[in-house]
Amino acid sequence: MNILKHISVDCAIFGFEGGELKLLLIKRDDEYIHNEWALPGGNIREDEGVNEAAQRILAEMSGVGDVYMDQVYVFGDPGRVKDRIVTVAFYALVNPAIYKLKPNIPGALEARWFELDKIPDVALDHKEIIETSLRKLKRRFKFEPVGYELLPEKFTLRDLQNLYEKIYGIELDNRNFRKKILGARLLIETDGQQKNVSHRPAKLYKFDRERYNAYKRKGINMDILPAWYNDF
Amino acid sequence: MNILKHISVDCAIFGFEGGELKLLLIKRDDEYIHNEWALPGGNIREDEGVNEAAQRILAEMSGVGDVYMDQVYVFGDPGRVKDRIVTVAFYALVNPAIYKLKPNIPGALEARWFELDKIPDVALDHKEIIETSLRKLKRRFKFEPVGYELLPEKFTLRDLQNLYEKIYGIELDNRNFRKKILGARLLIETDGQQKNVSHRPAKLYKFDRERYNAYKRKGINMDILPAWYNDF
DNA sequence: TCAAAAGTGTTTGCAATACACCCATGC
DNA sequence: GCATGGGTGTATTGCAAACACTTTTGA
Repeated sequence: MNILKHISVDCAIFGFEGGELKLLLIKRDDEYIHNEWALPGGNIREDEGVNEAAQRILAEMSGVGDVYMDQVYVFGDPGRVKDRIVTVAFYALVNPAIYKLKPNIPGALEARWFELDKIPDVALDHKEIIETSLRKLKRRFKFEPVGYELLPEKFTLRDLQNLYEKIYGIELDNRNFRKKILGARLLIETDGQQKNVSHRPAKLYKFDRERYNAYKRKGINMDILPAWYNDF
Repeated sequence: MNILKHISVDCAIFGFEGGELKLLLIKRDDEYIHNEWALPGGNIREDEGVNEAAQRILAEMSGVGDVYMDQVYVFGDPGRVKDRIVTVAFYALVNPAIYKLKPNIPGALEARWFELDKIPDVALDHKEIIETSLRKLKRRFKFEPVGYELLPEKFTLRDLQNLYEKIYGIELDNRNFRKKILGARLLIETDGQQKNVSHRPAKLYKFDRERYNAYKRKGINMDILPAWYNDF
């Protein structure tokens, strides 16, 4: 199957593991990138959509599909790559515990999760793509509760709070945080508990996807519009 | 100069005129569209960036460049057009009074501003592109004061309120609206007044672009994050 | 019994909302 | 003088923010 010349997709894949927000990078060695860390990416086939191409590429590396992905931006200046290539950037949210890296990815020497403040130099304009993706991720989290994409099925409120704190690099008041999260009624209390912790074990929660879907379009209170206006 | 095969740009151009929010459509007759209303669009040249291509195409129709434009989304499913073409959609905000339509645009039989609730059937998947663009426009206005792109240099507070009301299709309380707008200190009172109105003439204001640029990254109050967090 | 994190309520202040009347002008 | 939209102020209320102690468990 032919590919579309002059277009590619690149994916900023975020994961949350060990209390840290991480980004997946690949050490690539191909026509454009020589033994450098870079975002996973690739070409679009003639018979697949742009979004599907991104899903496929992610699946080829992690072995799993149906992942939360979102378009970030199109980078298309001439000169961004040796040949003239316009790339559509995506970001994806995955739980690294589930989405294990595949070994022996063709064209990739190595794959690794990097903590956000330890990202090495990357190829081409991928630094800019990463920064733009992170900005978009922050915005997303500001306006929509997507945290569960990054967490295991069951998690504690502290896990969720840590996630927010890592994404924004700030500390949150845990009373207010719990009030808001529980007040949104997006979590379902399970009968599980933390195990093997040397302190009071936390309750485990899971996301209420149904209620989440209802919330999806809610939007947030703004200066100009009345808060009840949610038609987005 | 060669063009990039398999990629195009399409522009949803919004204007505000006569108290109505309008969209510019072109009656196109070319390889893909036969005598149908459609968004202005075209190919990307090898030596120009994607964003520049969008600016150029807009300039070719209106004769004016340096317009507020923003990427909306990439539409790239196979089958959206006869051949395999991925299109990058943009929206632009222009003041129709300034950006006059050019006659005799190559490949375009006619160009016209349509009120949003009177948009005719459009070619290909342009209906979807228009809807997505409008959604993005609404979001933009919710979080950033870009109204002045659509208004003349000097305007009344009522003009601005009308603009918001048209975009969202709701009515706003004028006392609260004025309080917020003036409170944001984004407007500079000029010494001009409305003329020839058979009622108390309104003061004319202009935007304070400098202060606006400072506000640009402010972001809005959110549920999870403290309101003072603005690092976007 | 100590360490460590989980869990919990109240007060305060600000900002969004709702609401109604006088003002300036043209005709 | 009247019709028309411009322009203004206040009271209420709900929510975000700040804040500290008790509870539960493992070691």
